[in-house]
Amino acid sequence: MKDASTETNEKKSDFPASYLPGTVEPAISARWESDKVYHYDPARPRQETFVVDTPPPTVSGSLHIGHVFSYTQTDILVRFQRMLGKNVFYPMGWDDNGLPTERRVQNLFGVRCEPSVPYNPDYKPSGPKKELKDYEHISRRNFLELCERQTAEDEKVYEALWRRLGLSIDWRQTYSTVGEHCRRTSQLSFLDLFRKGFVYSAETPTLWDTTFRTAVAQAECEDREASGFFHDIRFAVEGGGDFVISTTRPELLAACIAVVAHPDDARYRPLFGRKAVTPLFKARVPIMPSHHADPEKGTGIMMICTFGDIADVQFWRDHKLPLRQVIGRDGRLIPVQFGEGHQFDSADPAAAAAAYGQLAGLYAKQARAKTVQLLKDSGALAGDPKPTKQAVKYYEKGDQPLEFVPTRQWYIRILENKPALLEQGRKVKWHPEYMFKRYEQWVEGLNQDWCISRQRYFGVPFPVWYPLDAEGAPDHSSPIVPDAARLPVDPQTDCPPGYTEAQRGKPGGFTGDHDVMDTWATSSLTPMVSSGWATDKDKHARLYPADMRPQAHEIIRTWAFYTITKSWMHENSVPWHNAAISGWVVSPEKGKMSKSKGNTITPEGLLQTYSADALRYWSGKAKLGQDTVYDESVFKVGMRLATKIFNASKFAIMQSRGPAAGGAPLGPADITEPLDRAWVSHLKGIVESSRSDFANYDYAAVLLYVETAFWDFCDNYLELVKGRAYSGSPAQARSAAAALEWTVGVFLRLFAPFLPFITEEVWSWSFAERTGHPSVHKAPWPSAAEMAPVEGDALVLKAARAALDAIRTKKAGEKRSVKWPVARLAVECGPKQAAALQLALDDLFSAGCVDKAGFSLKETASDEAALAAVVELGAA
RNA sequence: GGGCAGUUAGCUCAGCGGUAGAGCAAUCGCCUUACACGCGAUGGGUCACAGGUUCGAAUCCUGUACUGCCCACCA
Repeated sequence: MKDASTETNEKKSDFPASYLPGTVEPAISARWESDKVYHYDPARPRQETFVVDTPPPTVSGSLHIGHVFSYTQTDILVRFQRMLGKNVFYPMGWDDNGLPTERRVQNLFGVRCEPSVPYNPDYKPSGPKKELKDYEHISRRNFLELCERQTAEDEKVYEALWRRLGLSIDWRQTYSTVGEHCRRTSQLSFLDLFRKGFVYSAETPTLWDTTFRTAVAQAECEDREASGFFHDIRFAVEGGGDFVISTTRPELLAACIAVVAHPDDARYRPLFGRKAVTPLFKARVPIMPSHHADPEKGTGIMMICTFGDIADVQFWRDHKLPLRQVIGRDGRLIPVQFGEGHQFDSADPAAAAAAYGQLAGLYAKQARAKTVQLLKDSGALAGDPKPTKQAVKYYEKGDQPLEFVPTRQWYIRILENKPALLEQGRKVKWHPEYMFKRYEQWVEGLNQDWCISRQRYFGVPFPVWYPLDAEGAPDHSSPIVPDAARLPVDPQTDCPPGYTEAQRGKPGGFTGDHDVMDTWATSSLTPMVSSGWATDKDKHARLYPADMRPQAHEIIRTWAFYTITKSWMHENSVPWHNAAISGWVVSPEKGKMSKSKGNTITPEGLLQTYSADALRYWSGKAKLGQDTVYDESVFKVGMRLATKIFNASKFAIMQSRGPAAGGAPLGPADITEPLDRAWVSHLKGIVESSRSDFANYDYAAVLLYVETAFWDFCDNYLELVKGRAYSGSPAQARSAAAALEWTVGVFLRLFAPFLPFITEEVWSWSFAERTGHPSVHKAPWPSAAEMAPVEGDALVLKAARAALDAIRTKKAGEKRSVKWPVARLAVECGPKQAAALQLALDDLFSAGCVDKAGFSLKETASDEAALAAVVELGAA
């Protein structure tokens, strides 16, 4: 390595002698901040603006490598837009709403929220607990305070990481999904939908998580494979006869309201219209035809219960059958009464009550075993249980199966608006295009309206109160809503219009809605949150709809869909024009990396080891939508690229300042040598395609060929002209120096979106002053027009390279150094190639250490054949 | 069961109608006045399989098999 003192003796040597990843970043970050490089300028018009609807990451722990991956891809696209001259609006939100935060706070501080506990202003959490029974029960307000405190802490850590990664966010534009602004926006959204009739409340069976004791939406469910048993149960037929039903959920026997078989099923057709009698409970239930009964499954006849699945709900609703709910909100069987005057019919109420008495209070799973036992004892079990695999619905964050429990919830009308929502989705440009299919299929498959209420605490409350009647019962049919001007409100502490606080909970008074909104009810408003829809009409007009929504594909059904829904309902508009869907990071074993699998990687250490640019390089190599294998060897390649940019740029800039330049600034007019012109015109082609590919969101293609071109530049063109730059004639040296300088200026800009740190560092050595653009990130994207006057013949470069390759191959074969002299070089090629080669001979001789006297050139008749060369090495 | 992607060198991927490509890894060399955190060279593939269209297919069409993901009212 070169002695550092040599460097310091160089005139104007204001750049470091060597590149150490990680050393330049802090200073560059600080400069970006102080120079306001990423600030949005509200004074500029909408058409010059590029608005990003950034995904607010869930603040519940730590960011992982998947976040780095997808947020970097967004940043790459954003940086390109900024260099096109766009006024970029790139905010950051924090999703600190909802269950993940609640769970984190519960575990971290060993607390549970208990709304009946009074507020303690001096409360100090005592820390995590081992046993569930040791958890402290604290008031709602204390709990919310802990949530806020914790999320504020986490947000600081997240921001620091984003800055370190070099995300070009305008840090003045941040929001938190439980902050006042989001609460106001969410509540205003609710009021608007309420007024337009898009939202309604209903007491109806809804997907219910018995652990969290809250309603959940269809989008938050997932199927999990579970093993269960088919139990064959004998039902009697009223007036004689019997049949056997196969069920996996015998504990719902008491909830049976009908049995159904396929209308064409000859076995059961004679029974339609008659009544079956359930074992144990002796309920008389209708035997009905239904197309959804599959003659091939089980015995071909099945129970309809309230409620085993969504089909039961449908059937119950369509046929207006009685409600026999047995599963309670906590997942246990609730007490019920049988016989005359009750929903639970029975031919023998005393026996039914005796049987059910052994089940009430048990959890569904326990009740299942007990029911089977009772059936066995009573002789109604026909044969042994048969094992089976089944798909069971779970809340994605839960660990108990979901049940359908009738409760009062708020819903948004999705089902009747499917056609409009599909149409809205079509108006968005999806990247990659096939991701629209996901959206389309999800919308088409929806079978429930969107349930937006949750029986939780840390979330946005519904701005709703209900009048209480003379008995103190709430009148849900006449909800009271506040003026928009009053928002945000908390119906637990604020008073509805026309009432006084003294009337809270009193007959003839009022009560506040206890529920909070689903996280997605707020998240679906992100483009409106950051545009100021609820607070600033002018700003909203300038920032809405957004230009780009970056997100992952698994939340197309939630975040993308809900956002499109709300934008349509509120503004009759799409929320954004482009959806950029990033892929996942998968482990080398091809599994998804996730916390639950314990194979997540935290980015801090990687940033330390490889540098931000290296991680960004890896992210930029992957196309949108494409899952990517976690592979540290790619980080190393990225790091090498950054180092190479440093070194090659150093060389080029030294030439542009050295004797070759002759002390005057270099420009296109100085590029006179045919080889230099050939290189410049080659690079112009790359510059042109980069613009269109990037505009098409295909940044990965750009990185691929820019990187290839750059290594080609270093290894071939630069090697060819190096000698001339050092010791050519003044005009020839000047031509090389001008081409080198321009090339580096172009590469720095082409790489800037991917490797913002190293490019900014190198830019600052010379180009910042030369171009009048202090930051490379606000310099204009390179254009062919910059170099319009420079035209060249690509064949010059190609011929010189071919000859040089032959020399290199020869030397490597002879195990000689690159500097080994070539005594004889006999080239044979067509006339055009020969003419081209003639124009770069001096460069070739210099780079290959060829003895001029030993060179011969023989022209063949046609240019079809490739250039051939015979090389003979000299003596040392 | 429906849908969407994918299957190209040991690994990660590009190419998407005209003679099989890159990086990494492997092997052999080279201290060369930007860089040894470097440079040069070499080996390595019936482009999953089967049909079809075409003068010509990794590339287009049809089917099959795997892989991954998304979805689904399997009682």
